Amino acid sequence: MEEQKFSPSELELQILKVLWEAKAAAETPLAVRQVRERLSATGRELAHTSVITMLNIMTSKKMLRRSKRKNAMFYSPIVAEADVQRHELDDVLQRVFDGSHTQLMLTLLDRNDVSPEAILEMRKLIDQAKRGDKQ
Amino acid sequence: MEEQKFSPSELELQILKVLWEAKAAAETPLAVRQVRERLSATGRELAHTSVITMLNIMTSKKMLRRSKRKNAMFYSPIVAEADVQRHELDDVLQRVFDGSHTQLMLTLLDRNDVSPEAILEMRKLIDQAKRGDKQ
DNA sequence: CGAAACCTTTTAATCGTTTAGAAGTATATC
DNA sequence: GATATACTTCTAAACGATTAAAAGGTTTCG
Repeated sequence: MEEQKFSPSELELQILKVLWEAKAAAETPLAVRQVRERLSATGRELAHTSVITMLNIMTSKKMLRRSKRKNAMFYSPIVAEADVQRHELDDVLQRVFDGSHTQLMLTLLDRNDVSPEAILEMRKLIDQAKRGDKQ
Repeated sequence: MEEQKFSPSELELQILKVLWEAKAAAETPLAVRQVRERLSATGRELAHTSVITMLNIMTSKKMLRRSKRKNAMFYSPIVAEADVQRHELDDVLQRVFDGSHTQLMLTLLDRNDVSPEAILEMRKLIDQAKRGDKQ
């Protein structure tokens, strides 16, 4: 049990989000206590030991890096948010849409909550893609 | 345990795909034997009883309709493929992309396997969405 | 120092998904 | 009618994800 870094379970994803945000704010690594508090802030109430268990499991799966500061353990993410997003989207694309980008796209647009601004933004993205821009 | 028709597990989705295809070819309902053969054709080898178990579970979850023909049971899908696609995409959109349509879109385009044809097709879809067309 | 606070590892229970054997019932066949 | 065939229900094992209690080690501080 040592690979596939990009398929976090639901709780694992929530924990990764906490750590990604912390990292963006240059606060990583985080202590268990901090992770627990931030999960709690998103509505996920867990016992301290449950958080530890998850963090250690994620560490053994190579999603996180674990380090010792004083007597406590600290954790920071190894996998990048963009990689997980790419992997998850790809998963849905294959599993649910049989690899059809346009069918996925169509389903995305066929919603009543896509704002006109978002649509304009998407169009811009499309045009860039057409030109072959890759930042 | 009686609701949420739109979150099939992995195996449930594979079975739904078999039944959706059969339905498109006006072959539904299917017998267990047929479902089993078609799953096998996609690489999923299961014992006959395993298929029965899954089909019955899916029936109790209201994903399928079960009927009796002679002495055997036949199954057909209740949930529509488009509904599952919508639900699954929505799930990823919220869980992974925090509801950002454009971020999802960007990730979709930022792949090396999106053909120019698909991009043109997407652009067409966007333009239609902008005009507010809903078929 | 000894108690309180804080942190960890170990162990395990629970739950959903997947898998299938055992046993039972009906149908077909010799 | 007995046997093979086909199909079902019942029961449960195995596995991953989640949850947390129990037990034990450090640090802090009055």
